[in-house]
Amino acid sequence: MESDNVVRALGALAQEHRLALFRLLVQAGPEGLAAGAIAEALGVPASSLSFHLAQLSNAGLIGQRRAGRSLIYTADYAAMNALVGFLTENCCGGGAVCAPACAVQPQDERKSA
Amino acid sequence: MESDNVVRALGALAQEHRLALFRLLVQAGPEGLAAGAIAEALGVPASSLSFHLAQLSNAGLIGQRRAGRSLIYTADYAAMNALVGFLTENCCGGGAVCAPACAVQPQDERKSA
DNA sequence: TCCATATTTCGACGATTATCGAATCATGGA
DNA sequence: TCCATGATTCGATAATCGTCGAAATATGGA
Repeated sequence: MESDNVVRALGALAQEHRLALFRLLVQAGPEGLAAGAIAEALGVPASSLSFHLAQLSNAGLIGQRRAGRSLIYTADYAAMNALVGFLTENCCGGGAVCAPACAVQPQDERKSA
Repeated sequence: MESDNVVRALGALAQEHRLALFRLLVQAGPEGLAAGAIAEALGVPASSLSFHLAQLSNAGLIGQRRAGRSLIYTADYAAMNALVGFLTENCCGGGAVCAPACAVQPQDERKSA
């Protein structure tokens, strides 16, 4: 992920409603959520939500698929991880000084350890 | 880290110069860099840099200490990790479906494996 | 074909942000 | 004390962003 994309991704997440929206999708998993369901969950008018969805989509953080009349949105986990990786990259110039603080723990045992 | 702080932190990083600045400090390690050195490295006027430093500081992402006439800035690694943790929290609702994608690898062997 | 539902696009508004020169403040040395 | 240096604050300006109602666009069913 390049710097320019990272700025766009961070900008997309740097907004109350969009951050809540993205986390909602992250926690919803690969099945995703319909736009209408999101709007209701967040208490945001449909047109406002659509604007925010477009921002996140434009930043490459979420994907979209159609199911009947509904549009289902899903978090893009690869993009999320690339973003995180970019931030922590070359932490401390490779020195060991702050290594423990730099290391990010994997989530539980989920990775079928 | 609470949602409100996260939005501020993301907003602070969602800007070309500030993202470059933060990464510069992350890579510089605990010793940090003086404001002047940063301004030169980024090619940004002192007053503009000062504005950006204030944004990052206000977001809790960097710290400051004085050394003679210079002000030395350092990345706040704890804040960085809290931010990353917040984004990946409760990934996929705890399900195992996307676990491999959710897990973030620790940096190399630095952690004295 | 016609209608209802799901969602997006348009348009206008106020609010926030980035920029940078000039002025100000703080520190250290002569 | 006086000056030079390092850095921040002030002030004005242009640009971008968030909001939401109304209108437009898709899809599915009768």
